[in-house]
Amino acid sequence: MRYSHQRERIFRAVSERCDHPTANMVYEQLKVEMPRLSLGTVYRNLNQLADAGRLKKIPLADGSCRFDKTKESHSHIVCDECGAVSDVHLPSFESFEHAIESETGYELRTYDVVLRGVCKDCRACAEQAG
Amino acid sequence: MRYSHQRERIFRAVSERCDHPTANMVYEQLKVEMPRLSLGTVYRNLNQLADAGRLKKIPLADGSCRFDKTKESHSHIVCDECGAVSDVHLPSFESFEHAIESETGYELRTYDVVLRGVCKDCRACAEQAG
DNA sequence: TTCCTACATAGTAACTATTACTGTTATTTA
DNA sequence: TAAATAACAGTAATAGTTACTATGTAGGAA
Repeated sequence: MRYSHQRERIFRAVSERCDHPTANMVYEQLKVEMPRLSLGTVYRNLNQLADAGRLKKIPLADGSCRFDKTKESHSHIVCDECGAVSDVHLPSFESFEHAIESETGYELRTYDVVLRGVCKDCRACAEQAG
Repeated sequence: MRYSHQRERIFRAVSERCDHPTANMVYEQLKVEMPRLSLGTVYRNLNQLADAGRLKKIPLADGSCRFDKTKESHSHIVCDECGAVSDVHLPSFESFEHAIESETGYELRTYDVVLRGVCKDCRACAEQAG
């Protein structure tokens, strides 16, 4: 994986924000300073960075993907109202990994947990409205 | 929700098979006997049935969706090689629901857990090959 | 039983998120 | 510095799904 200015900026953009951006959000942010940047480049690099383990890819129920800086392992919770994505720490599955493997016959590689709910802001809105 | 022949057949098709079919798999199965069935009808009905709680919708990491009969609550494991989807029983999150809510400020509604690994068949293939 | 109306359908077009293709540009290494 | 090759921008294509429109059907009221 060879160096490129675009890749580095894309990596930094995701690392520096906390809202788990989509490819398009990264694109919108960067194209202000890099008008020739293309959306395909953003997708390609996000996936390469995820494959290389430098970023984490979070596929959501609606078919879109979010990207996150990799720090210690954690899961995500999505607001059903506004779509915000926040971090959440869950106990790991490691302790029942073996049980899962013998139940299913699968060799377990990884898992995605996406919780869904309503965030504080949206609950506040709902209360005011109703 | 009014009765329709199509809806009933779509429901039965999912209920009677164990491979967590996609909308398209249901469509392919039924159009043999119902040549005028349209894919849009399958999608619409699967989503309505899921909304009504008669089926469960399982959104996968690749952006596609699988549908499953609803029985007792369970999660799913997907084979990274062949895409097969199997059932798996996990301890529920109920016990830490409160902790999650206070950590995140979200009101928890539901969660999707999708495990990923390699199924027995694909591991057998890999062993033979390599 | 017949008529009415709302919901359902088939067929098609559109949409969203993403990936692939093509010719050009830039990084690396020799 | 020059050749090889990975990455780029721009565009076209794809997959999965949803929306639209005209026609058909379920199911209750007359």
